[in-house]
Amino acid sequence: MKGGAGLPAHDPTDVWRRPERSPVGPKPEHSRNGIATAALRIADQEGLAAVSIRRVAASIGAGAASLYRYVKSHDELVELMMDAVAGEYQLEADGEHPRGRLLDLAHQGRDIMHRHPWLAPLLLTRPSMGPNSLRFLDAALAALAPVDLSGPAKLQIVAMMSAITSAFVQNELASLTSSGPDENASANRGQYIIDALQAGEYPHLAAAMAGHSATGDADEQFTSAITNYLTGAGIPIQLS
Amino acid sequence: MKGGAGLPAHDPTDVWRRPERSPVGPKPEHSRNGIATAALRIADQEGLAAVSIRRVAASIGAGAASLYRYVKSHDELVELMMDAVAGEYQLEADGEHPRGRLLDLAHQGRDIMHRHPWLAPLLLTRPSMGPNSLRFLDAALAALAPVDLSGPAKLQIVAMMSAITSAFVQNELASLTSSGPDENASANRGQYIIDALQAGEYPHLAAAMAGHSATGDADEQFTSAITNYLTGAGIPIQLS
DNA sequence: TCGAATTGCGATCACCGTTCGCAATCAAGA
DNA sequence: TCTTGATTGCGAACGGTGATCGCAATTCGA
Repeated sequence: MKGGAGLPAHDPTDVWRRPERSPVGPKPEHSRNGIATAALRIADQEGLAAVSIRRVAASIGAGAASLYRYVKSHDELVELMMDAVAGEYQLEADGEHPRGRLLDLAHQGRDIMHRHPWLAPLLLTRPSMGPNSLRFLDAALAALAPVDLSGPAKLQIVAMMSAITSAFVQNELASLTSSGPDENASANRGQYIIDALQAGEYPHLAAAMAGHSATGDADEQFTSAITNYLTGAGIPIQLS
Repeated sequence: MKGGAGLPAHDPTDVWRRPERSPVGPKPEHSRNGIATAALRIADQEGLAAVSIRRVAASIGAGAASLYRYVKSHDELVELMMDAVAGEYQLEADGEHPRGRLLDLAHQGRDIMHRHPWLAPLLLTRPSMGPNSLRFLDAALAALAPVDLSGPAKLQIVAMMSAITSAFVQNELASLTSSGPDENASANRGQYIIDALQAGEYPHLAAAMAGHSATGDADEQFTSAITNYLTGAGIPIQLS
């Protein structure tokens, strides 16, 4: 009935519910995992923008259209990538109290985003719902088990913690890049602000940027940002 | 020496430092502001993806290439849009205490992001540094003036508050869309998760989602999320 | 062995951001 | 007043993108 539409007949629209290979037909020359890995390498080295269908296909020696046998769309490829890196979490639960456990997960998240600089923006933008991501979510909720809060409230807390982590890392990465070797762009970029500050507009901004940044360790800053939030959210140091 | 490269001779690479019109030559038929407004309308109605150079140009009755006389790139157009909506803040400072003032700004931000659903992802992803955005930043710092913290620490707090706001709104918008009239997509989207939950993986996730969402008002939830963070960050109710 | 389903993929479509070159326009200087 | 030179508007084009189509080749179950 249908022409060569792209995907096999078993396509329940959801990547994770779709079997990778059907019992009939020639055996695929590639795999979802291999494709995700190739895409990941490209993203790590050249940024997310370099991850195009054609580029990924070429990097595994396949034709562009062939990728659509494994992946329904470019977005789905990105989903695969996100879940792949979510697999880097170490989720073994030691006997720590909730706050320490969550803090550990947050730090792991920060490390992962440092390894894969393209991740932070994505996490802030779209939810990742693959098996590895769900495993992470479950682990975070497990850490919150002894805390007396409603289920939705706990979900909210985990979501916020992840968001804060992503936002923090994004700031880190942005400032790292702007102090890089690309003098021109970043210099010009801030020129307007400098002018405006000297012109006397934004007095409070000027004052805030004048204060020396005696904050020291970025690690410490991150820890206190997360701790701040958890404290406000009512996560105690010892389990209540 | 140069062909028709695009922009006029006065192009200090920064939109905000570049004069809109030069004293010589024919008077422009459009304006930066008009273009931003047109782009904004398109984004509000059809989403950010619909804001292409060609589309915006057509909507104001101009040729595609003409837009580059006003804007150096698509990214710059987006910058214009972001700063335009940043102008919707009401920044008059009444005599409130820091916490109340910040909370008001956060609520205004949330309202703005509701009016312009494309905004939240952008704010989380790239900083906006136009005059209106800087005015907002300055107002937030003004609210923090009576608080005894270093300048950078205050900047950090404002950045985090904005990030939390954007993340919260993003969650709101995502759940609104998924419970919309588009039954198929959202149903299929969650199907995998439902299956996995019933299969017994992710027990804590299952438990958390089973608890009824007695949280009530989203407004209230938002207030407490922000308040939580501010409390943890050491912003008192009354000025210290 | 045969049929049905699947794979790989070249060609193609409809876009996208961006650049080029040129005619038309306008303000200032001669 | 006329000329000059920078600036505007823009059709055409370039290289790239995601996605679809149709077909030959492959493979497994019946």
